[in-house]
Amino acid sequence: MNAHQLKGKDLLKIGYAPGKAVGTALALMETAFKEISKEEQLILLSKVLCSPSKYQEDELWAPLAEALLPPKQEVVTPLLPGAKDYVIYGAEGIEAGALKQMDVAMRLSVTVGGALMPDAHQGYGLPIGGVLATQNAVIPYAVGVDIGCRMSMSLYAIPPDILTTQPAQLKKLLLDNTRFGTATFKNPQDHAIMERNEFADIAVAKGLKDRAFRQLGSSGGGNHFVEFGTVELHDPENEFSLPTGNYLAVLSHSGSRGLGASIAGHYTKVAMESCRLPQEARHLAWLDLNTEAGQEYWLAMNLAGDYASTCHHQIHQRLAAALGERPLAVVENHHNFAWKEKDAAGNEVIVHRKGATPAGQGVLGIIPGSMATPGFIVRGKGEANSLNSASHGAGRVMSRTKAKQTLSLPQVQQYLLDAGVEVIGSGLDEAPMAYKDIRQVMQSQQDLVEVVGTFTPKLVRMCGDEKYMEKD
DNA sequence: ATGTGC
Repeated sequence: MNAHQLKGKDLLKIGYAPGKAVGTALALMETAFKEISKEEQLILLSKVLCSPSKYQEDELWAPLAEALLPPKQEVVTPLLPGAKDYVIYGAEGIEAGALKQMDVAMRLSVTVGGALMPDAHQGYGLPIGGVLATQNAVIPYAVGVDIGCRMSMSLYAIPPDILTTQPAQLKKLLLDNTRFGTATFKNPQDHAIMERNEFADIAVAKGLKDRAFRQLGSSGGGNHFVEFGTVELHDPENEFSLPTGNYLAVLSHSGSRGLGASIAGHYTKVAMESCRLPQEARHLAWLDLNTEAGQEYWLAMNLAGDYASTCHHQIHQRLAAALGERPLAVVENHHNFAWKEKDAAGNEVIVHRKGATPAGQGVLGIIPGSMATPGFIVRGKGEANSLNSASHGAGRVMSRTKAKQTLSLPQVQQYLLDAGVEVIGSGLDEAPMAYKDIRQVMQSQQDLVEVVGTFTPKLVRMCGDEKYMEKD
């Protein structure tokens, strides 16, 4: 327009390289800095040229900064042409989508082994019920969104007929001492977990600490539950040194609440930015354990796991106090986690279990059925083909959506009545009919675990609509 | 799974 108009040539003089940045800079000056002098414009532009990374987050300057910075590495790490071998337990009951996802996971360059449990179904990245061993890499989505999600069971010396003689009292205990959905305890019980260094040392965890404290001891939603039932101990050689017979039991299933979910979300994003994979594998992006991000995730994952465990301990402590008893025995296990373990050759591998129960030789775990079917205290057999794992439940036979569409409330209520189970909260999507037959699932994993005791649920609490419940 | 949403 006039002699004072900034030209591309002026930019080349101050060191701009011919290319996209020049055009971006000129357009920016034209739209946002029209009124200042050419000299002033050049001063601004040379500042951005000197340190573009400083302007990456700036709303106005970001496009220019991006154009000046070296192009992001978009190198895609290819998948192996064929999937490594893995054993599928209960293959006849596993949906195609889960198998397909497992096949993709078995083609990652970092994968050294895997197995699919009989309750497997499609998830994000690795299927639920998938076990994956990698070399020096951790995959946030192979751990799962609910990091450290776990089972915990307490056995009591109380005669289990209390379930039929005092159902109202037990129901009150559950309502008073557990919190579901968005409800939390008005005065959360403080715990040493909140003093962990990770909350101070890891930037992401720091921002999650306050909410984590508010949610301490709560159960969340989805398939999480706290329930009373009966355990029949079958094995006279049980690890609890208890006589065989029937015991009152409390069983809880929940995870790391918003803490783990946010950690999972954050590090998955970090992984997907640094580890580009073909479209069908993108959610399996990993973090190298030798990198800062990898080590940070490992620490954050362990924090979330310990937090999940603390929540269970508080749930069980509250109920124990309300019952006025101390438990005779406690069994507990994570099923969404990654561990450093040794493979058959003695090499250290990272074993991801996403909805799979650790089942090393002699390791105790809990595999529940559904709200109205039996669950099992199991002892691992240490089967190498399953990577020392077993299922974490019965697995769905119906998606949540399908369950809500096809099941009716009276139908589910009748089923529960017949089973002698009372349920507080929950929705049709958690109905027993939405789950596989747990007996069949247990049959498929006879090589993986042996049954120590059988749990029969009686009074179940799950997430309903208890936003109104805030009392302590 | 999730302050159930960029």
